[in-house]
Amino acid sequence: MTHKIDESKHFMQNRTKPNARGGRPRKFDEAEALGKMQRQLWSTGLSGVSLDGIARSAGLNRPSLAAAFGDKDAIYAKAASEYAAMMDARLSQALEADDLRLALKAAFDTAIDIYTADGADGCFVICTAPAEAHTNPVCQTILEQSLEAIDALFLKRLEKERLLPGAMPVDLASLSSLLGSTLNSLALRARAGWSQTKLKALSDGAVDQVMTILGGSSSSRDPG
Amino acid sequence: MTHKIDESKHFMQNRTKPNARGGRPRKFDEAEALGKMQRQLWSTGLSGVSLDGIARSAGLNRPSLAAAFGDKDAIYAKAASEYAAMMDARLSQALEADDLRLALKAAFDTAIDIYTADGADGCFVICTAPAEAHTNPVCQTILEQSLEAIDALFLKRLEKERLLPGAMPVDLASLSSLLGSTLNSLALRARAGWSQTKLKALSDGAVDQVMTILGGSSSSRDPG
DNA sequence: TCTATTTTGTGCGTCATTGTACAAAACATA
DNA sequence: TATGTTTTGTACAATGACGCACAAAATAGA
Repeated sequence: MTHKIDESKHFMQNRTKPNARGGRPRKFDEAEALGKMQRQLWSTGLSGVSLDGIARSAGLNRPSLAAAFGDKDAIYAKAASEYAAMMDARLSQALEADDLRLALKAAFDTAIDIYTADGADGCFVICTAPAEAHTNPVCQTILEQSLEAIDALFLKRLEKERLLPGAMPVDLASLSSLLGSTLNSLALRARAGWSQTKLKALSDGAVDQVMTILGGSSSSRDPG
Repeated sequence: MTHKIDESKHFMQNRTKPNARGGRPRKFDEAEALGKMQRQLWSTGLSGVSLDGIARSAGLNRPSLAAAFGDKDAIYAKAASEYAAMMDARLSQALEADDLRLALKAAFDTAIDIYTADGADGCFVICTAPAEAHTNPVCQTILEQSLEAIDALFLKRLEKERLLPGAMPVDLASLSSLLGSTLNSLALRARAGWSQTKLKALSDGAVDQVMTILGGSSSSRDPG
């Protein structure tokens, strides 16, 4: 819930009124089509594919796509919004574990699974929005909000620890940013082709370091 | 020196032979033109600008640009290569300081200065290459090499500490990745519009955490 | 069956982008 | 001055991307 992007913008509105009263039925499922377009945009970026290409990837022709979803910006905004909500839900769930170390590892494992599924596209937002953030307000907005949301997600989880007995007076905001930065970087490294193994090694290392700072089990000692 | 991209590719070659024997002199300085094109690509990304736009930004017309630098991929490759070499030099120099904390802070401050100069474009590579990494081999290559190079830069510096008396047996590779990830994330956050102040707060926190792990001065305690 | 409504798919016109050809211009050398 | 060489800038052609118009198709309701 923390990073829903504003859907009140002009570019978000649907032009069609499905199931009003009568009319020819659609030959496509809206959610399924959006999913396919999301995958396409995820892989190529916003400027890397034309409306023709997006329409082909979704299995419908351009006029139908325009009528149902609007122009390219609107499609990207919908796809990005859906992605952000999905990530928020998955990460929040993973972070619910009682044991902090397990919670953090679960969150990173979840992210890595998403970043490396179906090829290795990394994070939809982190890997496609920055390039056009200065020329496209949609990209700018989704990037800002996602970066903030990730840090906030970790901070919220870390603050549960502050209530526990024996907690150290550590700068949790700084630690949250460190964890958020690690997640951001995992997205980039996945896009660059890193294996799941390497990505998990990196995130495990980061979790170990953070646990060390939080005053504890020193599994961050040099293995070799 | 660690992340020079391969210039032997076909798309890297110049088509012209300046100053061979005679011929009309150029009206532009090659390095200066490349710098202007680099700024343009940095801001808009590769697909975010046309060859016309690049030519205008460099102050020369499209045929001259094509003759001197090749197509858009070749121009991007040159700009990215030059950027990577510049970053490598600046960061290496900053990391030369004897005191580790000061060296790390200097490196991050240098990066932040670059990331926030002339607008707030973040890192040329981190912010423009990922989007097209899967559709453009040039972007794929420069992204891979830059990510590796940044980690390597930090690792090289950290390993100097291992030689000092009283050094802890910490996993330096993991710490290097943590520092590299922080730098990657700073690039993204700068692109998203974060102020120098916020960026420096984040990097200072990361440095403090790392110094804490390396066994020492605990300035990472919660200020509030 | 008839009407209203909505989607579908083809097709057209326009504009942007790219590559390249060509003549003129500006230089070095003999 | 004459020749060869290289860059410049205009121009043209081919392709791609985009928006929209339009008729046909497919439904609900009267």
